[in-house]
Amino acid sequence: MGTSRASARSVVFAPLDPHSRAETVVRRLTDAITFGLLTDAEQLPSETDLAAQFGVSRVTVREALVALRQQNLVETRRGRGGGSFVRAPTAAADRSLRSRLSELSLPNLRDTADHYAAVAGAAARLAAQRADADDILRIEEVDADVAGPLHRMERAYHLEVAAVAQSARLAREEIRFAGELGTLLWSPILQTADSTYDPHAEHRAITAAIAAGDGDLARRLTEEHIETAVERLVTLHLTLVEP
Amino acid sequence: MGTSRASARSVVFAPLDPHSRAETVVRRLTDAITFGLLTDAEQLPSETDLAAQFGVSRVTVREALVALRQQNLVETRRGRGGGSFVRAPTAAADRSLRSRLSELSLPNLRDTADHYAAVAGAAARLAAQRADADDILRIEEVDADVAGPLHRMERAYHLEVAAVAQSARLAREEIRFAGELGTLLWSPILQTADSTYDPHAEHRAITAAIAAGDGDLARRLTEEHIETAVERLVTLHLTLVEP
DNA sequence: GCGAAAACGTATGGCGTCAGACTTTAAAGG
DNA sequence: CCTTTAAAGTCTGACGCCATACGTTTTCGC
Repeated sequence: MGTSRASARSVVFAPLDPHSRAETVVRRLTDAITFGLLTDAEQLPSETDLAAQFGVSRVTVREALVALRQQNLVETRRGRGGGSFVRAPTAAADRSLRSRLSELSLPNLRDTADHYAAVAGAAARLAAQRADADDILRIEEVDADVAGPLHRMERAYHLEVAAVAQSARLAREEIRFAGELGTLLWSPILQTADSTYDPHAEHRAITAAIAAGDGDLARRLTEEHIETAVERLVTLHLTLVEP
Repeated sequence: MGTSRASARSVVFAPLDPHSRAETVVRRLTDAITFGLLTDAEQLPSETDLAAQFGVSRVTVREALVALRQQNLVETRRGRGGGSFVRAPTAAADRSLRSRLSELSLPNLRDTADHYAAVAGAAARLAAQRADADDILRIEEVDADVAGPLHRMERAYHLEVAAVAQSARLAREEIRFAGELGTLLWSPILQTADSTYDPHAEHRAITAAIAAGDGDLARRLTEEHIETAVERLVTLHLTLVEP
């Protein structure tokens, strides 16, 4: 029993998140830009709006924008009609993703992924129990969206499922994971590595299970879906750390 | 697609964690004490050690300890051999259980329970995949422990499973739930209502599934275990609100 | 043109958090 | 009994983050 007490203790006294709020905002925006969610030349919300949405002060938002300007990810113009505009050099984005990935420890990556799979799987299971016809249509619509890049659809799909599950807590968790890991997990730099990657087929299977009310199947498929994505990430991580 | 874009954006620009570092430390320690992980009269690490382990300054730890003293959760002595000692007010806590329960809304209770079942179930499944013989022995030991009150054993059992799953994040979630709901969920006031309540039998079944490496079964049993506990809570809630 | 409006830019005072040095208390050990 | 020692308690200067102003730049609408 001594060991279990020790490990339980190490959980209680584990270090707090060491990132400052400004750093977190930088990461969120960098994620959104490199993810392609904010596209080239697009205008960000005003500093005041960003501050309100992030729940931080304008000073902190400005500090984050300074960092983004230094990394050439945004350009800022003054005056009426001014603001910060995305300048997405895809090469730099790719570089930033790779550096973030190599900074993550492998155990940490797997732990986060386990947690993510637990939440996404539970959301899929609940969605199967609670979805009505309209919900199914909305989910299919998101998956069928071919307007944007593939990885954007990936994240939107999982968010939609979480919304259908009607669990405020699980939805909140999904949102947290999307910020923490989603950018890496569904990143385009992974998709070249494996030609068998077919998210639409996997999503259709999950959606079908949800529509059929088969919660256990929907969960299993979702977990496998995430697991294979994690394996791709781990492979890339290994090639980065030990080339 | 408008909807999916909107929800994706809301993820990027979602509010940051609003808690101060001191508040987070207070929550961690409160959870650990109400969980029973830090038992009555037990000594916490020194302020310096706590600061190092949490990765915060001593000032912040001290601020957290002030809050804990005000809530009568710890008592602090000065000088050599001094420090902060747990003061678990078990009697007072039990008296307030019913009022806490009737203040909880039913949807909120079910939502929290869904989340809890997702986490505990995932932990059981991972434990089945990762446990070795020693781990099984440790889990059995916890369940066999008849020294303390039943609800402490319950919480210790599920935490032990999470520890065996080797997931720091899931274990931390378990502790959070135990603080939030565990006191109610495994409370002795529920056990008189239903004579068929036999946690040891249910635990033995879960442990056997983990030992057999049957993750899906371990998860299903864990989910049912929690679900039945929740049903007892809901029943009691109804009798309290509409007697 | 020219004022109003909308954005970024700048400044101030206050609070939370930090590292570090120092003081006080009280037990342990010679 | 008295020194040592380990702990809580106190103080200081610096930095991050906050709200709230006020200033500056640019464009829009009249």
